Amino acid sequence: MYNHKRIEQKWQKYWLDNEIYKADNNSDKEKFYYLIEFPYPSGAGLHVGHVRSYTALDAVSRKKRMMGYNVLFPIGWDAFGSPAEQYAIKNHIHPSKAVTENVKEFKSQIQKLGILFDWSREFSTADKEYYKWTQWQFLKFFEHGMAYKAKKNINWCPVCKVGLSNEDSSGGVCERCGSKVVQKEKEQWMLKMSDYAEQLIEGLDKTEFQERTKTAQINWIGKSLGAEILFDIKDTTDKLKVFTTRPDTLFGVTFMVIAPEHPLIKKYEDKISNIKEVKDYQEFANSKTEFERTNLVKEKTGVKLQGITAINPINNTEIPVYISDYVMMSYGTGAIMAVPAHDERDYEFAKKFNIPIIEVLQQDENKKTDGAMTSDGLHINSGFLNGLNKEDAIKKMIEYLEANKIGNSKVNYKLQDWVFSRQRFWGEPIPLIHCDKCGWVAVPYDKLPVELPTVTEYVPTDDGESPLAKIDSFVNTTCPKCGAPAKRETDTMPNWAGSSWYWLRYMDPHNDKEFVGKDALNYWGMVDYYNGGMEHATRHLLYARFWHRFLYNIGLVPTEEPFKKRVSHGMILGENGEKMSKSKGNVVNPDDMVELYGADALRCYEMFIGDYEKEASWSEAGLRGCRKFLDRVDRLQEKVKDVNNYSPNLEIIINQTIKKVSYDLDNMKYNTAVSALMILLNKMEEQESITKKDYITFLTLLNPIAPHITEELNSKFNDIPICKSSWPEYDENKTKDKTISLAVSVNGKLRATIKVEADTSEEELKKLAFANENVKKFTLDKEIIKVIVVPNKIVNIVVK
RNA sequence: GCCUGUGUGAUGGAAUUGGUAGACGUGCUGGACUCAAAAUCCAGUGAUAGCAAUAUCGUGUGGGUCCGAGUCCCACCACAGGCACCA
Repeated sequence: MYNHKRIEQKWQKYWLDNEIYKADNNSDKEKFYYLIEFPYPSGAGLHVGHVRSYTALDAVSRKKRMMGYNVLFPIGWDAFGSPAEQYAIKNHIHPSKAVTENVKEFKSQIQKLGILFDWSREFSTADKEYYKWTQWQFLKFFEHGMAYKAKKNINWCPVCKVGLSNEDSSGGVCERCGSKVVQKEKEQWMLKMSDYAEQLIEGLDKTEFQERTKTAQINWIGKSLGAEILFDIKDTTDKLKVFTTRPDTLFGVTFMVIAPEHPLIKKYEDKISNIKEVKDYQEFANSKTEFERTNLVKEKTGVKLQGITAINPINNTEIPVYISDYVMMSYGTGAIMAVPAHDERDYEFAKKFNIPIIEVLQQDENKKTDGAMTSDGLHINSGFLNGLNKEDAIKKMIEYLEANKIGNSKVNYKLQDWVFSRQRFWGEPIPLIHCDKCGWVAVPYDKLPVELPTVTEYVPTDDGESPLAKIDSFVNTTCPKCGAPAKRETDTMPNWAGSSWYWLRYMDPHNDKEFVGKDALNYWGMVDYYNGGMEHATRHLLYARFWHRFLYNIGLVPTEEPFKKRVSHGMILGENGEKMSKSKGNVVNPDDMVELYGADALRCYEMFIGDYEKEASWSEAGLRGCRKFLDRVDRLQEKVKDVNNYSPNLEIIINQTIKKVSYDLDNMKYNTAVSALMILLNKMEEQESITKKDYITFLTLLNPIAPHITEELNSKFNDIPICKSSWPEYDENKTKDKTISLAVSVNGKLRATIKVEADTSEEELKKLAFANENVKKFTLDKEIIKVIVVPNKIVNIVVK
């Protein structure tokens, strides 16, 4: 057993002293940019899940460096956020203090693992040198009309008197105090992300994300093709506009539904005879939280608008209008035409309110006895559409609508604008000032950053404003335009803001003139590999792509998309197969594992644990197995003879292993890379002796995964450390075995395996196959129909 | 409900993309070394039958294509993740 503590300390110091980790901004070499999602420095410290992804990218960046690339592999800290804020309120300290302590702990844990992040580029999103530029970029959005203020409902805990994120209010209950969350209307800053829906879909073509990531994003954006149709409102000059994906069913409309918040109600208050009932319903709908509205209540509710009647433009039929919360103001036009015969929701509503149902599509054979028929079918009761299928009927209807100016084709997206305000203090202040005369005015660029005050007492307000609103010295200022007294915006940016451009800052982290220098942007270009959790496949990744695309559109960055490849590591579960959590008592602390088995063994195990992209259960026995493997590598040094060639016995398998490990590391197949090295080790142990070159090559191949012990062993035979030498190359001609075990099957069933020389002719293989005793048993008195020969693989004899 | 994945020994997982299923690791069994244990080393380990050679079965289930299917096609079942009254 080697002493891992001594060896690991020694080499970690060597790498730091020699700045092996450093990326160079003025290099002639080809660049490669690896990125991990920067961690939130929580008090809980590093998780074995962090170790998995950090090791994976550390391994490939070590390999790429040996291959002569200028590798950028940076880290920073996503330091704003509510846990640090809670902690600060409770303990009356400034959150930056808690963050600093946690960062120190994280950093030391990471360094003990031998991960070579470029520490010269480290920063935190809460550094004012960084958030200055976050604010600067926000002002670019503001300047280009991409930021606006709007009333939005937020989740509100009436007991804690605080706005909650959807995550903190899941189940309709406040995560902290358990009381019922209600909706509260607040003015919020919004970014016009919905304008970018199409660009965010198209941009995916320029990336190499996995299919599952792409589809998650496409679903989230939710593009749908359809039409807008105008319905006259009887006895008025107004029209009611609806969006539908099935304009072909217009002849089947028997009622309409508008969202409870639809402006039409306010406008025709006087015409609506049951206005009291309507208003009660509006209030009822508004009191529901997002959770109740989407998850609990499936039974349709609603109220008919007495006195309001719409006219179907296709046949001038009078149509009743209802309000119901199954129609959302935020999607489409906030109004629908209901076709109960062919839409499940409309059907339920019609049943409940006894509304007639008109079928306009022929039923297929397997029609349901109860419910709407939503599949395709030939049109009936539909005038000029009769006999057409769905596709043709939609086309024809849209032509008709456009010709008669009662509608048009239309694309809609589910993607909404980004609510960019938080009523919190531990975030980037939004750099805007409100002046009674001039309205919202940007803080001048040369006055950035708008710094967070350094007080340590934060008093929550009663009305849901940010605690910053109580700090007069922060709030009161003068208007940059007219000089009159004015007030600062007290909302801060969401946690997603700082993480929406951090990969750009890594390219040029100390620039105090620009958010990133042009040369750095052009040199580093796109992130080549971006590793992160599947849980960020929609939100963070969409925000980041949106932000970057905006910067591109206004000419600040050279690429449309920020990330070329996205890879996601699977979660590491506890030994019992459940998610690690304190309450389940199955949390594994990486520090303990490093202490007991060493960083190399931990790294090696986490790479070997299974398919990198899939989740895997922790097994300490498996970790011990990897330590055993490294101990065997250590013991192998006793067999080394001072020879500078490969052993003849090992030459082929070494060439095969170089090829395999190179391919596997490039393709994130770490588990099979480790396995290939184990196979090679087994082979080497069988030998009487091995050569120096055999051993050094083996150590170099293992080095990206287990860097410390391999450097130590290498140093006994080689003056050049592995981190300064180059990645081994293989000779394709020497990767082919000389003898092959050939499978012989009869009617597809394996009957024998025979040893043959590589590239034996087909004729010869046939002969050898038929000569085998066991094969004879199955072929002798049978009729041979045909013989299939796949050279170097298999001979299959078909008999009758 | 829709979308995306995944189902392989006791167990984590391999399988060069249609060509010898179970590599490699863990666990287990037996043996060597030891007074004994640990560590280490050697052998075995999908199921059934057989002393054995070998045979039959076997990659969630049922069908299909093919000389040949874990891999391709159809139907279904289970689990995981994402979206969800989105018109």
